Amino acid sequence: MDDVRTITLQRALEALVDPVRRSIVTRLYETSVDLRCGSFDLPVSKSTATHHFRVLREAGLIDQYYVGTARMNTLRRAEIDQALPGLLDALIAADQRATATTAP
Amino acid sequence: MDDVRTITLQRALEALVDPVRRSIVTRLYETSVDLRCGSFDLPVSKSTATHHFRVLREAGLIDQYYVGTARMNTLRRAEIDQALPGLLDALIAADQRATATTAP
DNA sequence: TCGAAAGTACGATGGCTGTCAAACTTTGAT
DNA sequence: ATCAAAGTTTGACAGCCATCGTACTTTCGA
Repeated sequence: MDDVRTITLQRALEALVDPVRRSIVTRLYETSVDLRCGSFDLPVSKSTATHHFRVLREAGLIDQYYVGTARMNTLRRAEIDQALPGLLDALIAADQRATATTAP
Repeated sequence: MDDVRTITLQRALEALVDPVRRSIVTRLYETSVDLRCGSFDLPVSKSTATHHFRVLREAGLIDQYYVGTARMNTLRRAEIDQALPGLLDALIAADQRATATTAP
């Protein structure tokens, strides 16, 4: 497991159905910059956060690499768009609107 | 619960992450015609099928109505497109390609 | 060198959900 | 009138998954 080459719809949806993971992807999408795991301010414990990042990585949606003790996260935007054209954009847009109305 | 008016991203994703339910939606999308529950040839029992149709209805993705003993299903395409622009099209396209390569 | 910071690993656990069988209802055809 | 067909309802169950705490590793700074 960890086959980052093949992004499948099923695994992408399983990853993106979770609100925490979706917030990670949305944030990466918005900033267009690699971000440390710790910079996400997630409403879960560190171990749970690690779990979420792993699921995203195994779904092929992000890449990860270390900088010191910090683990950086990259959204694999081009690969996602190639495997699932239009899906990420639509999903992010919907998520942004949902989040905007939920958390003022 | 059954609030078909409000289509939310979260509930839509929860509904569409299941392959059986996604196949239902894809079929409705392809045929552009209302279809009986029984016409879907799903790989699950009747009671499970009922469950899946209910989840789709409660997520606001389909409408249902009776014709005799047959229960007809309508894809709420316009409403979905309004609530989640572009999402359904991208998802269906990806699902069709995935299904095409999976089931020859 | 020592300690704090950043994550990871590992169980354990609770809740959700997809699944089924069986019994039931309703409708239409014979 | 009867019977089959189409779904629903209910209850039960198994598996998965998000979650946590704790212990651990590694790295950097003081």
